[in-house]
Amino acid sequence: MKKYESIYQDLLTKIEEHKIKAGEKLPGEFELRDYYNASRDTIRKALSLLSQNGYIQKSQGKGSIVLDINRFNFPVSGLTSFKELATSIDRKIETIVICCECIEPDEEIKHLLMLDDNTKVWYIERIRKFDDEAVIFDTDIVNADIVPSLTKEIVQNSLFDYIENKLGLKIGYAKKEITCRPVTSKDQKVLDLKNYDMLVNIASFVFLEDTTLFQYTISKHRPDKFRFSDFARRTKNTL
Amino acid sequence: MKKYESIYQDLLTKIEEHKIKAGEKLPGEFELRDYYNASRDTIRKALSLLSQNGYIQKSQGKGSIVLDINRFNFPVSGLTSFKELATSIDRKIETIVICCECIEPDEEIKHLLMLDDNTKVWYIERIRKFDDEAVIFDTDIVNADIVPSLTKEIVQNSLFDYIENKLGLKIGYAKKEITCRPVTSKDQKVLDLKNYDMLVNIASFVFLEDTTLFQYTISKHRPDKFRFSDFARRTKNTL
DNA sequence: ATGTATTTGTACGTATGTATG
DNA sequence: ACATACATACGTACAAATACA
Repeated sequence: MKKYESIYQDLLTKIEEHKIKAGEKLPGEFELRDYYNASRDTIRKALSLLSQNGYIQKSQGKGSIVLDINRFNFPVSGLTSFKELATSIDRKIETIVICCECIEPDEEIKHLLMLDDNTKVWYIERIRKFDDEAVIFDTDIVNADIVPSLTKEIVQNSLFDYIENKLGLKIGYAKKEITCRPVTSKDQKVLDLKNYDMLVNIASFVFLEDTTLFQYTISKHRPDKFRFSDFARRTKNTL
Repeated sequence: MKKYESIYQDLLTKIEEHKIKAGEKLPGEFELRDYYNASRDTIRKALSLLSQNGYIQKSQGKGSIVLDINRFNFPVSGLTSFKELATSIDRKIETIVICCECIEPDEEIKHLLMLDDNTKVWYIERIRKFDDEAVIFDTDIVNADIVPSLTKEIVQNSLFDYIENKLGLKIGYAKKEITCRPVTSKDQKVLDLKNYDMLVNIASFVFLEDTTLFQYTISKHRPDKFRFSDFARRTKNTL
């Protein structure tokens, strides 16, 4: 592990175990440098990570203050897959794969994923059940040139895990858009909708580190089960 | 302006004016160092900002590639006020202040803002109109010990602007949560709701740089007018 | 109100590690 | 094996904001 990462981890553990309490000041950068036998630069990288992830607030001339993490439960933000998210919740969770097939894309998909004429795509539909209620409907379109083979078992488990750890591809970034949409007849068929007539619609384009677009996902959530938490700094300059 | 900021700005301008096109590589860090007469560290800070804000993708051993900004319209994410957001949209926009008064907080608010017994709060209700339709309903609760005086004119304009530029307070960060809620009779009274029976509910706690909580805001959006865009990196380590 | 010490921020330099092609 | 490019780590000096005597 990188040195600044291990220092980050160590400080994070101390914060999470309340060895350093919320509201208290961290030791200064020079003090930490001596404590960890590191350079100030390395310390600053560790503090920068803590700041970015909402664990501390730095301010010039004063020092770094530990923030209260538990005041609200924390970021589901960022680029996490359903599998990663699921482990952090203490509910009964189940994934049902409706379909997973390699097809010829229609014009709309071809345009969205910027595909040429002989590229196929994986078309994946999955239902997420929380406590035996079908509340999330995910549709993934994956470029089959980049992910050549998929099985029900793989998408049943975790698509991201397979892409990163089995195929060795590096996922770089994603652009997401959250909106609301009226339910369709398809939604009605696969989800337990109660009387809701709208769904929260999360559309994402996922890119590899080399900037190739390889996946488009639509995740539809029943409104009462949707929650998005975010931590935002006023100035993003946590350099 | 800081040197790394001016380099960031210069590169950003070149990207936005397509002097460097999407998909192209930026010059290497050493080349940029010579070009800008800076140190490599300074260049890396500038590139780091570009990366954080979704303008480039760095990758070790390869270089930095310019991303396509215009492919989808860009982050409304982060900590921006309505006023700041409004200027970036080309619609007719109007703010109507329903009320702005200094009151004794009830128990719930006292608890949310962690107030002691003799602290008052500003209670502000505002309606946002897009193209003459009332589609957003904002309620702000502001600690009156921190913001002692407010007027209709101030909140009509921009609350954040007043707090930062007139009072000289430094806003540090915010925690937000987006959920969906059924409409209330109050919502029905102040908004043009058509037939919608749900609203998108954005609750935020806003903190100063010294970590004091000073504002709680609920922003309710009519579902068809709600849109949240996000840019997320797989690994946030843009150090 | 002033100066001094403290703390974080910026800038520069150098060396070495790691991934890519 | 080699060159290239970014990543990590060490160091120094000074600037800017803050706290306090």
